[in-house]
Amino acid sequence: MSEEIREKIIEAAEERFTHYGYGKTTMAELARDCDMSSGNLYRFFPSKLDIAEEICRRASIQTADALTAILDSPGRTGAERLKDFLFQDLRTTFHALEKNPRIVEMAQLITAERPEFHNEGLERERDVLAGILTIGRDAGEFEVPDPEFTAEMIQAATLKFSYPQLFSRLSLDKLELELDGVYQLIVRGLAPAQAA
Amino acid sequence: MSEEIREKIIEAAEERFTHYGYGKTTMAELARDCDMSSGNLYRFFPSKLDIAEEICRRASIQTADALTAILDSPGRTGAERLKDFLFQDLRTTFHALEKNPRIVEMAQLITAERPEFHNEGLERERDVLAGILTIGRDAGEFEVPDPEFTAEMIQAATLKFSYPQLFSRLSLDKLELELDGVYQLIVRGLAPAQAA
DNA sequence: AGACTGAACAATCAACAAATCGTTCAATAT
DNA sequence: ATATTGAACGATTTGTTGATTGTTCAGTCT
Repeated sequence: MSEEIREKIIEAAEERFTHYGYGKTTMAELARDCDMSSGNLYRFFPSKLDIAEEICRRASIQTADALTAILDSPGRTGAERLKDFLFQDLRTTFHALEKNPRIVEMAQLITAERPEFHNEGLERERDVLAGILTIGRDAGEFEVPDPEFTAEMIQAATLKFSYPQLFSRLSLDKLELELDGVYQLIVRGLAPAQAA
Repeated sequence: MSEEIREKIIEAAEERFTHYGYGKTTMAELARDCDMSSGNLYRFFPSKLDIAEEICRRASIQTADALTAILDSPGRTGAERLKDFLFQDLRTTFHALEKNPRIVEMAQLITAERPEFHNEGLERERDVLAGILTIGRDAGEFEVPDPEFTAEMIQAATLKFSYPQLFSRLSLDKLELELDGVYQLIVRGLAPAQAA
């Protein structure tokens, strides 16, 4: 089936991209891995970059899925969930980029050539974030008229921690210290204003 | 006097760097502009990059000085000053980078080669920011135990707007809209907690 | 002595050639 | 018909050479 072949291509590409890097792997190699000709690859993906984009998309979806668990965890306040979200996101991407520098190469390439892709990933996470805000609002903990908008602002304010190694050269420890400060600033701003 | 010659070199370099770019100007050209030999330049600056760094440092100081005026403007609340600070900073750097793309080249080079330089500039602005927070605290408007620390957190939260064209591809309008949202998030968090 | 030069050196850049690679598509196989 | 191939093509990369440039320093000038 066509879908299985796509899967096989993705697997081969993921192996080579993370091991040797995007630039060093050729379409001919991927084709050989999948026992086909290089030209045939183009029946499954429009270009080499689209293969990389699909790999990154899956990683992004996986990250967002893992974050979704925060919505369902029982007995946590909105503030705690927000903190979980921010720190889990930071740690996940930090370790991913630290473990394999090849991913940085791919991330930079795709955000340069496919500006929409980055927004797509942000939107996925923003939905979870808006869900957390809504939970907090329903519990009377947050005063958030427009969760989607506020989620977007929180993302803007935490840009520095979304691609840690791209926007700064700080260690994870220092980043966590800063993120905690920013988190506290934000969470205080979400609290309801006192009654007049 | 030695200081005047340094000045002359800076002027010549500023002219050529902004007009033709850092990469396209040679030390020999700068020397000719100053009626000296290329070797003699090294009695005044350790390297070509240090000349660029000094030019950028002066621009940074000028920006910070302009921001300092916000501290002295009478009849403004702390929140208004904070907003002035953030928006003035965004607009100044946005227009500077937009007017002359050569500056982007220099900024990228220096932040890559001289990581400490960026911190130096942040620190200059942070002092003004901490001053604003202190004003707000003294007026009972903000609850800020440690203005220097909170200033650092605000800088982390507004990184996206400090080098607009480097961290995103958004128009000034869209950036201002986002900055306003982030500002409101922050300023609500600075308000004193209600009495128990 | 200190200020300054300009030839010398190493590092970087520019330009060109060759090779490689992504992509297409007419031809072939199923 | 549909799936697949692999040669062909243009674009990109690599490799190489020569020129240019940043930097140093022995020597000159004041």
